[in-house]
Amino acid sequence: MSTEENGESVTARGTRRGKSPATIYDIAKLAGVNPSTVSRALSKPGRINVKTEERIHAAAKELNYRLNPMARALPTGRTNTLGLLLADITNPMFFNVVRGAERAASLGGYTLILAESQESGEREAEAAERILPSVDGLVLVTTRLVDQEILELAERKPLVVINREVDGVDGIVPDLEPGINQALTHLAELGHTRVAFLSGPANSWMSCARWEILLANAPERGMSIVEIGPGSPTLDGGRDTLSRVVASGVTAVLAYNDLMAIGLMRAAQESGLTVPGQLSIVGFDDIFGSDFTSPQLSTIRTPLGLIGERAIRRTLELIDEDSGGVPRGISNVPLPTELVVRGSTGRITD
Amino acid sequence: MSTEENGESVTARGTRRGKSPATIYDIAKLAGVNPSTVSRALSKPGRINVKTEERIHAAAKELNYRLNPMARALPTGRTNTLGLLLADITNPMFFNVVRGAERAASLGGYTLILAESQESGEREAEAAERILPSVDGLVLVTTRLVDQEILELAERKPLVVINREVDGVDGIVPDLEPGINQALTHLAELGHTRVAFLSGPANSWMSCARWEILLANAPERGMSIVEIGPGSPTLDGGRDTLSRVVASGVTAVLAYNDLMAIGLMRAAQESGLTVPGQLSIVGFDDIFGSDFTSPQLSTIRTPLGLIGERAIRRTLELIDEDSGGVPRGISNVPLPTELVVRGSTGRITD
DNA sequence: CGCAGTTTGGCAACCGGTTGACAAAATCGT
DNA sequence: ACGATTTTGTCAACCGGTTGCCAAACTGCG
Repeated sequence: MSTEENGESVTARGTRRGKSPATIYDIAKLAGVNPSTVSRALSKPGRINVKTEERIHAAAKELNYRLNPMARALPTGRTNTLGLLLADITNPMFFNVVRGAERAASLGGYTLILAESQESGEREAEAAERILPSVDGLVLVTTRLVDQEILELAERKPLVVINREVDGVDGIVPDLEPGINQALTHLAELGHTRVAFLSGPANSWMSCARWEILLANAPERGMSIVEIGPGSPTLDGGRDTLSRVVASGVTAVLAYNDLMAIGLMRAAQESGLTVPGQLSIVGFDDIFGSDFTSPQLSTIRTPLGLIGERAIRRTLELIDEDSGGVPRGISNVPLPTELVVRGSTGRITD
Repeated sequence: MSTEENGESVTARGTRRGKSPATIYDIAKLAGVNPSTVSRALSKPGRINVKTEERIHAAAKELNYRLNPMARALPTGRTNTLGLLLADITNPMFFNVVRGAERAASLGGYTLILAESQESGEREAEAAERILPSVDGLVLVTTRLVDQEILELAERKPLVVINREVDGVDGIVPDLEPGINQALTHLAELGHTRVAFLSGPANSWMSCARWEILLANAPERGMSIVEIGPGSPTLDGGRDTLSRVVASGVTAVLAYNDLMAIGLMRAAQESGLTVPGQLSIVGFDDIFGSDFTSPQLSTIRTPLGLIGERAIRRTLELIDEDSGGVPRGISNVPLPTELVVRGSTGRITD
């Protein structure tokens, strides 16, 4: 009619791909209304006459219309995207966190952006900086950032941290007590009186937290407890503690995580020690593969999937509050850890 | 000067967050130039007078300017984001793929969006539809979609599939021959003449491919081979094949993947069979945890990290070509599989 | 039938960049 | 010194939605 029919315009993008996707303007033309009416029909149900709304929906379907998220994000400032920042994608601890997060996000109509810091605080800050502009909120999983950096991020966008507690920032942390107490009781019942804790990285908030609870609860069961570490939270990290474990004279070990537990178990078996005959081992987290070993690993399960889910839900709440929603109290269903008894714990038989 | 100083405008978003981020307009005002000049200075190095460019960069730094990706995406149509669509995040096979992909993407200045289809073709199509508008390209990892759907997606955006071959679509697939031949030779040298293949899901392209290569190469080594399956690619799927494996009279088994191999190994051991004394088992992929078992699993390693990396790089190439770049030949470094001999294979000792 | 009150839909500005066209300024050749 | 050429920066339109404001149309009611 006016300038051009826009049939097969050779303009700009879509160089060799099929026609560029339909816009609300196309719909408007087809339905004979104003673009703004289309926008309202599509995003404000009820604002528009039912009859017109139907017509618009029909046109939209006919043109196979998809809303352009960028175009919406620009004026509204909301991207419907959440960022998940992990220390190390290949650490199995994260698998379930990611899955839980993905579920919660997609349930809420949000998309997940993933970034990895490769265990480096610097790279993490960089990654956060990079994705921050395109997300509505951010979840940090076992972050390597210092409190100050975390606070600064939290000031810019809704932010939730997993496995860490920072004053003034929402943190999702499992309830460590139940699992640890069950483990302690379990070991006590098996007759162990001297146990060790294999601690993780020196700067790990989680490792400290676990150690402190052990420290607070072991004595009342008549058990002595020693810390061995800090160590790298890996198979080798666990393996390397063997000599110190043997030297310490303990009969049972709780490890910072399953990887260390498995590493220690392997080293022990290779050196002729039987598990659990001569040494009982308890892991932490119940990661994928912790039941592959012989004996299968007894471990304190962390509800990682739930944690991921909760973190996202909390982030969504924060976003909501930010845009004027009621600051409804955080859903405080507990996230208890729990002992999973398998084969790596038992009485001393030797 | 003119209308308002825009100092602390209470407008719109940023309800309780600090000042909204600086824009090129702020920079322009500060540097005393036109916004478009700022845009050029920032994205077209050299187009602008060095002196001015410096001034602009200084202003940008002072205001702590971050480019708004949405705003850029709108006119250019490029989001600098890539989508990765997985069947199941918790399948350890994907860990390394994701990591490789993340690396390649962030190296190329791209961000990764993650989506999961939960092993359902329908959910996968839905997820693809959802993220397609916000990505420049898409990578499908062991997709559950049918060829037709894949082609349709490929027509809309640059697309690469992993572990599948579809006519007219770029696929990244490891070179299965080397690993399989090494495994066959290894088993032959150990004296095995009757082997079985535990196949995966009936509709798995990868399972078929593996089976066909086995079929083509076993006879010439004087080995007979039978297929047992199809089965679910899980621990239980492997476990369930035990009776058929025993009944078949084979002395060695190659499984579709490590999970099935481990499941079978466990079932065998529980029923009193020794591995590898009475039954040799070879897995596929070398996933995380495949060395946790006793004996550790011999397996054909797939270079998953490389595959993820390659898939992203290829996607980036496609994007490049689409926007007029030279269709430079796909980098064809092979992705060979390789046998990793551990403890689950040996001579029949019984 | 007339008037207040409510729907309904259009207009236009805006989000924050990008880019083609063009004019002013600087550079060059002779 | 002057016209031709190149460099540099401005103008304005555009990407595809959203939304405040307003007027037209419709409703209800006395």
